[in-house]
Amino acid sequence: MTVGTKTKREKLAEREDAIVSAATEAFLEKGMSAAKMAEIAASAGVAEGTLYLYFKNKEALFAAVVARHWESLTEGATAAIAKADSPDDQLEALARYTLRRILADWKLFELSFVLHYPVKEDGVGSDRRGYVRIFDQIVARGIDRGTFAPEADPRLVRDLFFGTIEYAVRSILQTGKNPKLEPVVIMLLTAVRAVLKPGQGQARTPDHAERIEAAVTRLEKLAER
Amino acid sequence: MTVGTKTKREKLAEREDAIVSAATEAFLEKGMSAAKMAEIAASAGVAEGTLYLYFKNKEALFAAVVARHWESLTEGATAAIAKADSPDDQLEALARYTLRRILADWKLFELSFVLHYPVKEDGVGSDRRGYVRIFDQIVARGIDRGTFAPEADPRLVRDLFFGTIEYAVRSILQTGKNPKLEPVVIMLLTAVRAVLKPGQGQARTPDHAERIEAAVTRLEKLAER
DNA sequence: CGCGGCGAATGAGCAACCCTCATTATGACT
DNA sequence: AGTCATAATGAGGGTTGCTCATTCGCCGCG
Repeated sequence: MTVGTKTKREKLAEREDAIVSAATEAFLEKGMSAAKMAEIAASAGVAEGTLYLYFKNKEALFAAVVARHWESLTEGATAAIAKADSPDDQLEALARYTLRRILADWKLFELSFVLHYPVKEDGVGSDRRGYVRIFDQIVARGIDRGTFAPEADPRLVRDLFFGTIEYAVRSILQTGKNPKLEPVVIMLLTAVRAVLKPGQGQARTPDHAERIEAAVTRLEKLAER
Repeated sequence: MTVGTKTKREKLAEREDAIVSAATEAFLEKGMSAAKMAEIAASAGVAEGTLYLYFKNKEALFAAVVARHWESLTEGATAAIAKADSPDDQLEALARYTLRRILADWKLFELSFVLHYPVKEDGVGSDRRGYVRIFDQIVARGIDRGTFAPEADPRLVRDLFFGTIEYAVRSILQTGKNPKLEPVVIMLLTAVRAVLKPGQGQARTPDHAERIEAAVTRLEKLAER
């Protein structure tokens, strides 16, 4: 095999890539159910049956499209936070990047929920794994450094972080206005810091009312049984 | 028309209800694409063609299922916050209710995103409208009363609120553990308050009396039963 | 009581589409 | 050139959403 010639492996990979690309386009334009396998095949320059050599069925092809998107997202985010140094700055960079990126590729992002059927560990949702890990690492580092409170549960804060971003993007797209990301970033960071740094800045001296309420809540639970 | 006899209108409404109920069951069990119109028809006790007299197509039927779910959610939330008095407590009640309810009906909730295709004002997403309005009203009242800072943008905080809840539920379901809602509520309220009461530190003193009174009132109500 | 009229309901049939599989093409290695 | 394993093909099968000509059920009127 000479240089310039494609090996068998490369050819197969190339083909798979062409299929996924064609599928991405089709799914973006028409959505999961309206996109036709015949069209995708034609657009990728292969026969319909060939699709099924690379992907078990339409759903698997769809999953591949979504997976590729998440990989790209994870890659970009890793690069985006590399410039920042402190966990605080990294969090901000991640917020900004995620917001911008999800806004840009919203349709693709939304598609990734269509599959979402079985809430399984290794299901489609596992595509996010890599992305979410970035956040977890930042928080872990912050706790190590003493920037964040060690009693903070990273998984909870993670939900705050990504949930807010997704919903904010949805809102932005619905109002249709020119997107204003900065207010979202500011609010998000305010919220995240309030949770990650309790007792700081907000100087939360033990709050009498909170403690009494908590006591009452305990009583209420007791009474319910 | 006598009592006990069904009028024509009532019969039609009843039939529509039966169809939607059958459809809900089918969609829950099998998902949007795997659920078959023939099954739904049989389960509802009508012919297949009849479905199309009530709903234009499968998607419209699906949308009706989702809409009904959101109506029920909105109803329940309205009742849940009615007991609370201060905006702070209402927010807490809404958080707790939403969390519990979405957790309970997660499949149905998730289904409501399958449709989500066109990000339109009047699309399927408009089902949430009523629900979201509840939140907005609470915040508006809080701003009126001076409990919340007037410069807060309710729409942003809304995304924080519901986004966090949805993602938290997703996490809870993925870990599969016994659901611990309380930590989520606490974090959520911490975050929301940090945003709604900027720079307020612990100067929440004026609130203490009110909150203690409310807590005691709850106990009193409890004791009455 | 019979009858005509009208909206509601039916279900066989059509068209669309995913997927299979028997057949053919490809190209690496003797 | 011949052989063989692997990749690719696309016509056909089976399923399913949806339509439409037909039938049903109810009501008022003569």
